[in-house]
Amino acid sequence: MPASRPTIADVARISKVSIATVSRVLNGTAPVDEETAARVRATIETLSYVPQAAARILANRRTDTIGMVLPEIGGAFFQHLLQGVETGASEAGYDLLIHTTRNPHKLGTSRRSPAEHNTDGLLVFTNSLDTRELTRLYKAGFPVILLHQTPPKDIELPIVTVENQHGARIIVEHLIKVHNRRRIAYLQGIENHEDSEWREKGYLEALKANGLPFDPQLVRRGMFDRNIAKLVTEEMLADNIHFDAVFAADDDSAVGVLLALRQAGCRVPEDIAVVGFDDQAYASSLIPPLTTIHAPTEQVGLEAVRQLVRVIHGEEAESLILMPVELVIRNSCGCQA
Amino acid sequence: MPASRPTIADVARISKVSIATVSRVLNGTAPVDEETAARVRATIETLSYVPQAAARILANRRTDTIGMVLPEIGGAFFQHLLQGVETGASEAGYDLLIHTTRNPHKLGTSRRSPAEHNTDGLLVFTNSLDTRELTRLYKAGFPVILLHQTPPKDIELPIVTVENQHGARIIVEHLIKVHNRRRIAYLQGIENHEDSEWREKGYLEALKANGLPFDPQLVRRGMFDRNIAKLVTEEMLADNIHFDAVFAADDDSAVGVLLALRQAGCRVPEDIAVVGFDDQAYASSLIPPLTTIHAPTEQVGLEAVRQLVRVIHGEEAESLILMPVELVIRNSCGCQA
DNA sequence: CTGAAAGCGCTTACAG
DNA sequence: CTGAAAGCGCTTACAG
Repeated sequence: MPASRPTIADVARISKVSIATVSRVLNGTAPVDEETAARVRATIETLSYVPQAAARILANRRTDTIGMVLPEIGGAFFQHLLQGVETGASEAGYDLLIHTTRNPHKLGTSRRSPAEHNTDGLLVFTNSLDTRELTRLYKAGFPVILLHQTPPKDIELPIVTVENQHGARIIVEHLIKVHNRRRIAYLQGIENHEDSEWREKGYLEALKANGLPFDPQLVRRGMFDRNIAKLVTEEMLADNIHFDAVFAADDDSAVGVLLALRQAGCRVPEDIAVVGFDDQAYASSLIPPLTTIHAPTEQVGLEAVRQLVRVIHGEEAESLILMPVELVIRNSCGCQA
Repeated sequence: MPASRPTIADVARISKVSIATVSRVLNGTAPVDEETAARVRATIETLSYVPQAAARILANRRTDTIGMVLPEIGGAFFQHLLQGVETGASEAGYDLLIHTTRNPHKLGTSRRSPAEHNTDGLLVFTNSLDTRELTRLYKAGFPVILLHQTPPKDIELPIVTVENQHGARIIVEHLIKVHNRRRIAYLQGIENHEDSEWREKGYLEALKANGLPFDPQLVRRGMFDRNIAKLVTEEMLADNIHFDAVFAADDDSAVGVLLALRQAGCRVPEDIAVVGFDDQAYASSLIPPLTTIHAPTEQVGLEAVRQLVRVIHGEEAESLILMPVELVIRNSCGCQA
């Protein structure tokens, strides 16, 4: 802030009123004589006066901003999530402060906690805050909503996520029941990532429910990454492992699978069916168009903000919100368009 | 903030020192007896005390946060931009406050300007702030860097963007010189979007430099959108307009072109070559892999923050930074991989 | 309808 | 090395 920025005192002096009056016309918190109000407004305009947020916050004891803590910003996933969060925050009249934890502030430079820093509440995405910090926030009674992460033991923080397990189960069952696939590989996501783990549970559940044996050789780590998924698929092919379908933990890794299979001359879906999870924008443009599970990521962000706002207002929040997913059938599973 | 949040006074009282001393151990701004310092640290730990940012800001007259003003958050483009901005902000020890202007705060709820709200400086993306607001900031001497937008007349704000015109020119020239294309269509982006306009200039420049006539029938509006681009391409086909190449204003619209051409049974690149701009992550996975211009969007974000930090520190910033682009040759232009 | 004053929670000369 | 006090720029009872 340049030193010269005008303050409420400047406005008051020039308008020949007290700062209390200026504050009142600014906020409409009390009736002000229309004539003086007009005078005050005029000098606000002249000075281009903008109230300083920090002072307001200090006096009000509210920041009117919501914090979002993420491990990183990259990836289409976060784009959708942020979109929803932004919409929700705007709706409720909050600003959005974004904190990345994988990108730690230069040591010594930041004396700030990633947490209460100037926010009224926090949206915490999986893998961005450690249990210690979460515990501290919980004990302090600070409003927090968890995204795609179940709370650590004894910490009762509300969570919003998607139906990972259910989605995985129905898409794998589609492969089994409709397309009669029996050797279905699962490409896991990042290690310790809850989404990946729930999806794996759904996969196992589908196998079991349909009397298919579980073959550990068919489970590999695709890391939610197109290139790694491609490599891993090439490996499976090279190892001569027999499989007739692949359930990739997300669409990005499904793309890698598609690429590897095409390069190896396998036909999709005739030889090997491929399905993903997320329903990214490009899923319908792939060759063949990708059958996948639509995850309402933007809605997750939106709903999370709404829950957070409830908590901030001292209302009760849902302890668990599972956003519904949907099977999106295209061609990579073997169905006709 | 819950009412019970501990303050520096609590820490001081319990540690039996003055608040000045607490502040000193917090910030290391003055030597403190090791024993008392340890005592203070212990009670900070016990209370889970976190200094309140607003008070600090007010006393320091610095917010240590950078604001980013965007029209919206959606799209892969913003994802990369934000990624760079986040990295840059972290590097420099700043927090990131994000403001979307297309999503206006509920009327009456927000009394805040999208501008100086608690930031030390602003990154303003094209089409997010009107000239009036920009002028006000400029006159107030508030640190602002423009992204992908030339400043309004008489407003000398630094700008960072990419070599739009140059990139467009070289990719169109590649089509002309290497692949001997003569009827090259241009799919514009959004109306009044500077990127689209500069790219159009580069396109025209390439035609002219190579003695190709300009045919207005070959210029259509693809809106940076896959679906709209698809429709527009179908229209051109239906209108029986002859063209042997398409330069789409971005990769998203190039995907739409690819889709429309495939559906119509045109071979790419044999019958019609297609190229894009941006080099999104998926560009290499398209069929055929897309020849495009690599735009260093993440670097734009990073560089913009660096410039902004210079301005905040009272140093001189570059008035114009054009980040270099690169022609990425894949197969959709007609080259062999 | 309006003003004087206390208070929000920090930092930082100024003394000692 | 440490503390009392002023000040950062607002809001809001409290009086009038």
